Amino acid sequence: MNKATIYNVAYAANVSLATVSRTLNNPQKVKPETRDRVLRVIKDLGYKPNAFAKGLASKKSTTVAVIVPDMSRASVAEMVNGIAVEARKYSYSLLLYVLKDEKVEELEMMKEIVASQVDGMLYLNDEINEGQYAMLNTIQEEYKVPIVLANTLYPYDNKLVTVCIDYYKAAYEVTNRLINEGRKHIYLLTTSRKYMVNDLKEEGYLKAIKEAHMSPNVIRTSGDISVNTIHFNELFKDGETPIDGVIAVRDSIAVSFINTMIEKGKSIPNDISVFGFQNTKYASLSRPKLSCVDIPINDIGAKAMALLKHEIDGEVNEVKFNVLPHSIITRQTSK
Amino acid sequence: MNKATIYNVAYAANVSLATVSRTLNNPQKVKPETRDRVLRVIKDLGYKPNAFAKGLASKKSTTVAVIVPDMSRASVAEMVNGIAVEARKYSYSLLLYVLKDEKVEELEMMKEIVASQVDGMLYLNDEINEGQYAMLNTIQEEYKVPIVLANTLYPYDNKLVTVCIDYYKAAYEVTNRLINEGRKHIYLLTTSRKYMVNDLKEEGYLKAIKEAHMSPNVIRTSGDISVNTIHFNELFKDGETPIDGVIAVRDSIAVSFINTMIEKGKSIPNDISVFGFQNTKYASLSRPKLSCVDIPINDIGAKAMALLKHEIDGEVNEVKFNVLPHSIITRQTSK
DNA sequence: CTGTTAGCGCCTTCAA
DNA sequence: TTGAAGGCGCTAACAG
Repeated sequence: MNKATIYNVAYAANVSLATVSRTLNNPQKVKPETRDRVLRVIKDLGYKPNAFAKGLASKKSTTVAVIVPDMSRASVAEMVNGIAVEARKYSYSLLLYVLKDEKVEELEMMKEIVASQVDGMLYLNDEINEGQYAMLNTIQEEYKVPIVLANTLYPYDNKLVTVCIDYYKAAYEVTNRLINEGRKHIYLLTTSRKYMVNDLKEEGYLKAIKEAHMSPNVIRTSGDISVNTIHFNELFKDGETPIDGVIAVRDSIAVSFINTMIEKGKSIPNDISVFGFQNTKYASLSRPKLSCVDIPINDIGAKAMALLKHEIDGEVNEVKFNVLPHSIITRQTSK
Repeated sequence: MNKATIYNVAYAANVSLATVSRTLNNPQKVKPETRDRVLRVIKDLGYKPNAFAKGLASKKSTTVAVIVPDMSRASVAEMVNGIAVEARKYSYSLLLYVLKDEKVEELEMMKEIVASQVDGMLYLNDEINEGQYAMLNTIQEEYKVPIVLANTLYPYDNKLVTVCIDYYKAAYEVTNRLINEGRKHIYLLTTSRKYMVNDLKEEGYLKAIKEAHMSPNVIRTSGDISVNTIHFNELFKDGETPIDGVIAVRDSIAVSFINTMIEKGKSIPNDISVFGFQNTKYASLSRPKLSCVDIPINDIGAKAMALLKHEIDGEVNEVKFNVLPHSIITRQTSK
């Protein structure tokens, strides 16, 4: 039975409930002997403080909300892993909210989350527009609950603490890799749905292309494999379209493209050099193995959680934009 | 500000706080007129009940714990999606616990979870041994908190409600597919680490093999791509080992195997017919596309959540073992 | 160093 | 149909 309350412990240890509370929350304020005695009783009775009572009295929950668009995206899941490990360090619990298939207004949902008394929020979402950003900021100001954005960003403002990598730079670099390989017809495969991070990748790509006096080729397609496969098949139907370099905004899109082209008789990377973005398991499982930009997605999650903890503790993070280092991994789809 | 409490609402609506509480929890016990008035005030003030106070007073949290081994496994993430969508239907929140890299004893952790006052627990783990099963059962009995196992099972007892598919049967069926294709040297690629579900797959495989008077070939390898690739390379080094059929307990292992063999010059499915297990994105992204057993992983999550809700509501689920239907998907790696 | 005493915000009888 | 009152289990001053 979990019936053991602080009163039972107090009684059995022959102290007041205040002392029990202290040995748990401010041990240094309790005489070692009594502390040990109380601790023994706590163990004997298997006492665990009731989280509700504790939260109600202290106005703190040691719980943070993790808001994700869709758990089944590899990058999201991996980030959650990072968050979980870091959260454990501070004994924080995670309240998970999956936006997928959600019809409730996001603002309403955020308010609900606030009412659940979380100490802070982690917002993991590739896309964030002006309205959402403003909404999140309002929530943060109004309810005094710190919010940290992980692997997403809104480049036009910097009120919310953000952790991500420099997508613009990464795309710029990887495009230059292809240019330096001697590729002349470099394509960017991006999503038709708008994502801020993908827009940044596009800008980086365009910059490198422009600097090389080449002409840009941006293809917007679906993240759904079956859909984009059809799309690629149509676009490169004749096999005559000049194309010798590709950067995809996601590994899965890159792999899907590779499969399509190889089936059309192209050789990778001889005919076409391909780079993905993220370094997911898809990259290692493709044949040939995918070269890609490696994003420290686990670390992004951990860092975001660490910064949130910082804010919760009342220490302001002066630096709002936290950029983690990326790297480019050369495997078998590039030279 | 989220300062609006039930008192503010009561005052503004000119009723007692009891009435406010009722219009929220037992609307039918309140006269329509007052109810509407209260509701309007609630909306005006943006009042949301404090979850702690509510939980403390009612001893219910409308929160369930979701315990996962590792978020980055595609099947786990997908199941969580299913759980989340179903949970929303009942307005339940999810408290997420990731066991990965956890050094705390599991029993201690479970007790902590209980102390967090969840109404129930969802345990998603491929592996569960006798000790764990007994532990979970103890927790359930001792603390009266219902537990449901999702996509895992302990076949020697049936005290805990369980949702999964019939792995034994699925493996049996898929092995027979290969036998009917005329394959003579059929291998099972399974994990070296012990998983109950994989043991069942192995049994199903062995049964079919025995019935066909063939000799079994079970290879135990790592789930890690780089490791099992090396392993496969060694095992089939000469390319002479007779092998013309393969069943892998995970899609990723199947894809890794396919890549290795194709690089050795084998033709899939002409030389070797391959089946995976799960139907993850890996299956669609492999070349050729992987044939596999489709497991309704999303549904398993949803069903588990639904059953848990049932138990929380005090209704006993008479059927402890809930088997969801699987199917076999023929793509390009089999005939 | 320890005990006493108010609450925290809400639910739930019990009366009215 | 509504209100009054007593907790739920714990924290945090304030005394002692």
